[in-house]
Amino acid sequence: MVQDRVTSIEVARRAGVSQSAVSRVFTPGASASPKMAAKIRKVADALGYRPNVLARSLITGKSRIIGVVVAYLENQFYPDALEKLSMALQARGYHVLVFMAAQDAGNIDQVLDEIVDYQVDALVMASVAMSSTLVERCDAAGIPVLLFNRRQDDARFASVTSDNVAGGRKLAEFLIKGGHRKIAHIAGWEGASTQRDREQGFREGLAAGGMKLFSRAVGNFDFEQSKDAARELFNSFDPPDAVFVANDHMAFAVMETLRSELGLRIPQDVSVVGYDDVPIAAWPSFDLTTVRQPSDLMVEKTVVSLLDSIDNPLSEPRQVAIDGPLIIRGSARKPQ
Amino acid sequence: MVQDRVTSIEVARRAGVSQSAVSRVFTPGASASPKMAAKIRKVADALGYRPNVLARSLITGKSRIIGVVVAYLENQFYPDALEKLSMALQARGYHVLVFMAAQDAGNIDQVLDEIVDYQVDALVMASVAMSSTLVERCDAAGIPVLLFNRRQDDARFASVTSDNVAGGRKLAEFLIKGGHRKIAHIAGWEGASTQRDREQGFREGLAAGGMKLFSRAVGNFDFEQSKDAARELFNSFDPPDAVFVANDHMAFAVMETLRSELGLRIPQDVSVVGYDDVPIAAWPSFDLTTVRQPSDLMVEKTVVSLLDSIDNPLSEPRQVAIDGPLIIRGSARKPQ
DNA sequence: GTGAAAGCGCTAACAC
DNA sequence: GTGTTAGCGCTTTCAC
Repeated sequence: MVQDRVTSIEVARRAGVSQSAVSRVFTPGASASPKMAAKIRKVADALGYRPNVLARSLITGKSRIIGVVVAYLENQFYPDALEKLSMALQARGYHVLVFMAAQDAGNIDQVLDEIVDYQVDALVMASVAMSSTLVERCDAAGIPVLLFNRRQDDARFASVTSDNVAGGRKLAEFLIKGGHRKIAHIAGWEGASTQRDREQGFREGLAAGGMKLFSRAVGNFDFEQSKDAARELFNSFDPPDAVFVANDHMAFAVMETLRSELGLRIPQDVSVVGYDDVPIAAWPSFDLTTVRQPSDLMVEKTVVSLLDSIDNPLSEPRQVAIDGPLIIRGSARKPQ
Repeated sequence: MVQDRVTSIEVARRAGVSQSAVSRVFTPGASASPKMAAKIRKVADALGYRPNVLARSLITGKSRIIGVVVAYLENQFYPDALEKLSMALQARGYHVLVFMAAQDAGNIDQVLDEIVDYQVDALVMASVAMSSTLVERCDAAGIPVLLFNRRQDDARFASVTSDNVAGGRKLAEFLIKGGHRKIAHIAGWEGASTQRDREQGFREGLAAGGMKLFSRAVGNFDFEQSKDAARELFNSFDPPDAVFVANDHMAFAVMETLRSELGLRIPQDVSVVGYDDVPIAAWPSFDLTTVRQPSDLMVEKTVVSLLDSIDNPLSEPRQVAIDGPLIIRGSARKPQ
């Protein structure tokens, strides 16, 4: 049966009190006497009354909705982060409105329109880069923006990432100590700060050990393209003896291709390392040496930063980079 | 800089027209003269005006928000479905508000409160069972509910699933034809219709071939528990020669355990089949024979059913079950 | 086709 | 502490 939602006026009428009394009972921080509260709650429960968040938002100017723009849900890192973020916000009375951005990001402007329409209190951009147009618009609309797993040089943006430069360096050091001489890299999408930082750190690490990149291909964070990249690099008279793949998701594609198509053994013939430490990396079939992105911590920092920028609109955006440990497993030859 | 959002009143003032004129220009289906529309649009764009969806919702009673309750994001089937559902709804002017249900489902009642608060136009329950209390409450609140990948005997619920009974039967027939004599099952959570239907179909298929289940354990749709289930079943003097695992996600856990812990070869020593056909099932390391849940079709049916129940509140809820094909790969011995 | 006015359900001053 | 009142920004009659 379809029936109109019960309003505070109806509750007030039945309880013999004013409408504002009802409002106060359901407004956190407002005060009503215990007996008044009890009486109203009783009637409200009987009627199944719940305050209309939308009407409340109209007045307070706060929707308690956080917009989250995501794209690469295929990469397990993101659903995992989304789940954690959603639960953490839920615990604080916020909810997540999902905006899927097509991977090509062509529709991002339209998506932003929709976001503004919904009066979200803040915006999390996960796996998406920000154009300067978007900057202006969010700024103009007064919506705090936080980049998750991406970073922008523009100081107007808060961001939470792992320390990708340090992570890249750790991987290079580890591969060098493992005695590798021909170290390659399969890159993600080069427009992403995540990619640039990891590669920069990796190259720095190689340089510190007196080495440089042996070869390089691009996989664009995409599974199929990463397979192609693997073919390109390893169908060669002089293939690499180690490869750093820009994230675990791509690394799985590379490992599958190396083993099943090219007949290479990991790590006997070639070492593979990734980045993220998604759950699959620990599966025995992959046993992937990688750098962990501490998603629990990243989400926690995200939530704190988000709520701070909502409560305190003048606070400075902070760029947080969290150190992630090297997780040594069996996919890369270890130092003796 | 933080500034107030531009309102229709401000646009009207600057354009020298009434506020209702502005409203009409931005309300789909309302009529305004082309020149009036042009003038207003120009001013609105210059000011960055966008109508406030929340205020609109207050009047129309429609929020254009669909609540989605989801739990097992670890199983790739769900993020994939969520992505598709979100995109399909976005294309129709709706958006997804995510409610994470803790896996134990103890907090589902509180979650429902929050859902009602947000005046969602409809509710999709993915991977979550409905108690009869919840039934009443959604019904009373006039919120259409659709179960995704779950089914309830209660006719008040629309649902979209694959034909799990037929799928289970196909797997049984395939294993029998493959010459297996000792066929086991590792079950998911037994409270789920998905589990019950798959197992029922599977048992029917066995019976039709004159066989019955050789052994059985429970993995509750959980990765770790599924490993335990595999150990339980295969650490035996007389282990099964084939096992149907209730979904792909669990099947990967089982395959990993069988190969790396118990030293069994797949399919030479034991055949493994799953259910869902998530992308990982096609990876060479698993090459899993499974039944495909056609998520594109399931999402499409979901969207159609959802929008129908919103536009037409008196329409009868429908229970849709979509046939899914058997995807034959290499993880199970094939018929000669 | 356009403007004036009412009101969606609620919160937040403001008096008492 | 409680009731009264004035809006939040918008859509939708209703006259013209």
